Amino acid sequence: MRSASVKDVADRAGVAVGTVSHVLNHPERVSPRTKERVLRAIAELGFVRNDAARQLRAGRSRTIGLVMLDAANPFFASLARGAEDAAAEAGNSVVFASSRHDPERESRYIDLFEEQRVQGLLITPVGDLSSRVSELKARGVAVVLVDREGDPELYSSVSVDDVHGGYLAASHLLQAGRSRLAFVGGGKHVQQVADRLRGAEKAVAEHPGATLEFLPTPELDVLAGRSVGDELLKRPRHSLPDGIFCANDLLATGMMQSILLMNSLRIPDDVALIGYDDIAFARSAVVPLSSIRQPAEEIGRTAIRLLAQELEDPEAGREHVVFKPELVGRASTGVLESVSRP
Amino acid sequence: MRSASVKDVADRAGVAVGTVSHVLNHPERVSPRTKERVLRAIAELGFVRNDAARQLRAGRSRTIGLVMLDAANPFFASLARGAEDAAAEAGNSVVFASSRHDPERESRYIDLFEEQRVQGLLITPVGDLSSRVSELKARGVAVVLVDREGDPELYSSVSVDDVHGGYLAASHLLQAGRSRLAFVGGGKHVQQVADRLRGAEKAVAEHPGATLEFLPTPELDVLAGRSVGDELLKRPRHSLPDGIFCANDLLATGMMQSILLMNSLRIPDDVALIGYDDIAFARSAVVPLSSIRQPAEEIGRTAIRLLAQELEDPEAGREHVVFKPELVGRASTGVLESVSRP
DNA sequence: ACGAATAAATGAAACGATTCAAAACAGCCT
DNA sequence: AGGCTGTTTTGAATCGTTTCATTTATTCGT
Repeated sequence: MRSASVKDVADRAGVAVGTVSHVLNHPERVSPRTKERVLRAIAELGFVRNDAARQLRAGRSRTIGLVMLDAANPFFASLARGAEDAAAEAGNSVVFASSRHDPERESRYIDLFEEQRVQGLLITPVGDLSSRVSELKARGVAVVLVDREGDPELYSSVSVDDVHGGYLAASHLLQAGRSRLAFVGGGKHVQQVADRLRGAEKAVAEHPGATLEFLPTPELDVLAGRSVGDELLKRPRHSLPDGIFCANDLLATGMMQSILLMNSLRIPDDVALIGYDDIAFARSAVVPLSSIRQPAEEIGRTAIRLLAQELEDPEAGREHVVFKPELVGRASTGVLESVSRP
Repeated sequence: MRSASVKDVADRAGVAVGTVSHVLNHPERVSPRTKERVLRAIAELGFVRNDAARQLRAGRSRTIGLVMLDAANPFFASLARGAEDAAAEAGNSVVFASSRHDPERESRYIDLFEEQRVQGLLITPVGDLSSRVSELKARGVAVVLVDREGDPELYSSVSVDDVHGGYLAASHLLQAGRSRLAFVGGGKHVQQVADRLRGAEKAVAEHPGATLEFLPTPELDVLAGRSVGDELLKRPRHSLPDGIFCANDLLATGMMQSILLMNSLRIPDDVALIGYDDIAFARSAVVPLSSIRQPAEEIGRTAIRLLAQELEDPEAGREHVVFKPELVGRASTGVLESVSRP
């Protein structure tokens, strides 16, 4: 049981194959009468275009490949959604792949996408830009880097300004009248954590009298936040920070659990707390958590736009968009709920 | 700049196109000398097979379509991962799509997949089985239903036994010595909630003297859990339940927040709490939350297996796999941490 | 009613990989 | 050398769609 082809449709409708194709692709060039006949034949036979044949003829597909680090991460899920929506508006579709931080997996997907002759590739490379990516690029496939930067002459990129995010968070605490700040975060070697800390330092430097201490954590998860919190709360009251900025919302959640369980400090009265990422849980925490939101969907949309630009004019210069994250103020810093765009 | 084709490779290596193809697909049939020459030509030209042409010739693709309800939902993310792994083992790849509960979007993806001549489709239909799915099926495309059941003669399916999950949760509470149980859940019209409640009722019926009350909620999220909790805690102590089963982990999280904030009851000493879904947050809640886990990856793998079966022998009967969820005991029911498989 | 101009329909060629029957080749034995 | 077997290699045919140069049909003005 072979599925129907244009030939079958043409025979059934009593026209030539070219005519069937015209009905599908240039309906204005064919008379209403024949068009109607062809459409009926299509319906009767349940004809569905064979995309492989179209692509072969066209020389390229109507799809765009997206290789993300981890599809289970809500940030990438939103990013993918944005990319998908933007592509759909231009009649293209996005196929997703998740490298799960595994270079080999990444390489497999790149191969797959190249065989599929995707129009272009959006990718957050695992570690350094692998040679597979540069090969691809060298062969003329358009590549846009997502949430990473690379050789600015070669690759367009879309990323987020983590320094600014850190600055926003710390400034927010300072403006809420806090002056003894603490930054809770994993090792400084993680680029994003280091950037956020740097931004916070900048904000503090602008406020004479304000201080910032750095509380390192081994991991970036809830449990790590809780242990830092437990340690912190052993201190005498006067040496406690009155504003805590956690490098992500998971840490902040653990910190909040710790503080609330101890039951001696109130949030935000005694200590204000802000996280980073604005995960879904932040909003419904016991005390709704202030956070820094990355415009994930917007990043996805923009990546598609840059790709489209590059496809249109491969000779033009590369573009580099750096998004500013935004502050989401909630009860944990004494705000009802507000989003302030930069 | 057109990318190299088999013809180009053949010219370069001084052989016929058929030989190049053989090197790629039946290397044992070609002499080591020519093989070596062809491989060098491939490398020099950076030749990459054109998947569209292969598919066209082969009549079908090496991909399987997966339409899920919501890619951002961790359950589906895991399911997708399982499906992907299983497919990769057979040399196939899975392309994902998220209908986001939107029938129109679902329909668009089904069209796309059909045009791409996917080998088969795994789908969790939005609402009732749409006519697009039956059309597809009628045209001979293999379809496996995921997390849903349909006409058992037509569709193979993989689902989870929610009744059993409810039974497990309630039994666990009962075995922990609780007798005044409460079930917290959204409207009974949601199939899954209704099933879980049914399972809980069954468990309670088996324990003489035990009671179960039903506390309805408008939604299934953290805030709903918190308000039910706040209401509940207004009661006099002796009429409080000593074991609470929430229809999902979000509700349970809200309930836990409420109880801990009130600061008069201890978990699990005064009241034991169990959720459903085992989301990542359950493990790192203030008091680690017991829950019922659905074997999402396993479901994905199985769906691929059933699809492969159907592709191999389309005439054979359909298979229906119903997974048993498993209990994950944690501190909120007085367990250190254990997973018991059914 | 005739030719010109426009509109509609035609069908062969092309896209690139795979397959398969046929041809070329190599090795071996008599 | 000739015949035989088995291994390599060849290249035309094929998949289904789109395009484009042609052919055929239609409309209009005079």
